[in-house]
Amino acid sequence: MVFINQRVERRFSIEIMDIKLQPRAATLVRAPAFAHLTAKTLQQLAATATELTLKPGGLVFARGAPATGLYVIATGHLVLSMQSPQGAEHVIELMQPGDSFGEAALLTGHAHLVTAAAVTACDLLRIDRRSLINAITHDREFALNVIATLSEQIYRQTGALENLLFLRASGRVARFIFARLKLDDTIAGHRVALPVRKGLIASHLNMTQEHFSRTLHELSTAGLIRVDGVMVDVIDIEKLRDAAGLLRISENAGQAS
Amino acid sequence: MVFINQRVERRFSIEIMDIKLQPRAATLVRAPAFAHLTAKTLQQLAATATELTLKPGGLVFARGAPATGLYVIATGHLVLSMQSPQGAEHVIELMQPGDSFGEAALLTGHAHLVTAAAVTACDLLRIDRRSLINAITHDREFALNVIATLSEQIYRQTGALENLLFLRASGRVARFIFARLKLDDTIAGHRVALPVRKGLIASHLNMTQEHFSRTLHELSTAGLIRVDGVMVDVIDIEKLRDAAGLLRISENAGQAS
DNA sequence: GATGGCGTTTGATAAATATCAAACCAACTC
DNA sequence: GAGTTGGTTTGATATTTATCAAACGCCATC
Repeated sequence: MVFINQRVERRFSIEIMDIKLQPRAATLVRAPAFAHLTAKTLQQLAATATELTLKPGGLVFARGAPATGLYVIATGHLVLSMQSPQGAEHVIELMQPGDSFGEAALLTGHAHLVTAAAVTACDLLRIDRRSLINAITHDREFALNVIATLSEQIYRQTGALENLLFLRASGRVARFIFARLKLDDTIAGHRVALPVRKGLIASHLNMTQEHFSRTLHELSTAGLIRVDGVMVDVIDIEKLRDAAGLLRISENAGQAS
Repeated sequence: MVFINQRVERRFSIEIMDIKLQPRAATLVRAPAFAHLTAKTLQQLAATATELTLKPGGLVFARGAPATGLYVIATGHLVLSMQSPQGAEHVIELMQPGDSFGEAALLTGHAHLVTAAAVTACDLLRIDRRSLINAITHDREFALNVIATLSEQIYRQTGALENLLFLRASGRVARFIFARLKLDDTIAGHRVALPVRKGLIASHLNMTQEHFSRTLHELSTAGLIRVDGVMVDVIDIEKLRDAAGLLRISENAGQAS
């Protein structure tokens, strides 16, 4: 946890300069949907945006709630999750600063399918429907931008499906670590910090917390990684890539217990 | 198979009148993305569209191919699928007349993630990138329309995730049948025709053909449905809804074998 | 009417994953 | 420092699903 906070702190401070200039706009440009906007559109959107601060566990919206806005994360971690009637909770997405969410429900006018909740303390920006539609209809470039972002989201979502469909637990875990590797190059070497508590990650990877724990252990004894609390060191990146690719690590490595 | 063909035939003949007037435009309006367009935009798009005829098994595009167009199905069934390096094939989506596909890759400029192949003989309409972008930039209404359609797709895709995450095999099968029920009300009562061969459906529901077969049998002996070849009669729609909801039918019904 | 191919079903078995229960551990509180 | 709490690990076991192999059935073709 200590490490995570350090990392967030550092990132944040880097951008302090921008934030000083135009705090909200600076948050917006970090989101792909708003990345390449003209200064004018950006300022307009930033002006109509409202700020939102959440405590850990705080709710942005719950499943079934009518969609009223689009959210961009300034700081903190959130999860989008669904829960079954039995109460089982599944994390659909882990979200970081710069990520945006709520677009799909907002633009279709449907109720939210997922629940958005803060894991850590969060600062969000909220853009309401009218401002968004207004920007879309008045800025041709922005419209294309939104279309690109939505398409990108579909594309990524389809890619994510691949994980669930083709990979078994060890592969999903390997791929998760691998994906983090690229993001986390701020930390020297091949060291990755798990962004939230393991139970949530397990849920995101569609397995139980126990199974996640065992799989992590399995990857350790196979020599691919070393785990120490929330820190994961990648020992053999090639093997990890293979495992993430599609190789069954059980074929060439000792099993747990 | 006989029944499916009859059904397609019938649908088709109903629309013969429109098709006589503006064959391509008539195909387009059946796709949600183009549903509420002005006649002008519609005609322009239809004019630039090219027609495509496929034999069963024919390929529209393969995974990895650069995206060059958006496709709308006039007649026939297609599947979007992915295959793992091991050769295992997973059906991502079963597609019918009126469905469109290829948007996401086209609009992001990425290579296709999925392979699109005809299951039956198919007629498609293809709209190239330039025409599409052109229509988007020149018709504000159309841009909003595309945004809505993409959002809708994200929304549906998220909903589909729910199936994979929360439901076990019997639930997924039940839900599949249930979903078909609404579409197939052309056939009297609660009778549903499986749209393609069972192996493909099994793959779409992320299970083996064998398991699908057993699950169908299980639902039969539990009195929820009756299966006869490609026809499925829903006997107890309430129980089916429960099973599709989240109930484990193994709790209150005899097991197979 | 036999032959062959494809899709489907059935059976036996193995593998992957979940569940339940308990121990563990580190951080925090009193 | 003892106790508590929430998250994690470990172990034993059950359930779900896949795999492999064979039989089956339906059509189409010869």
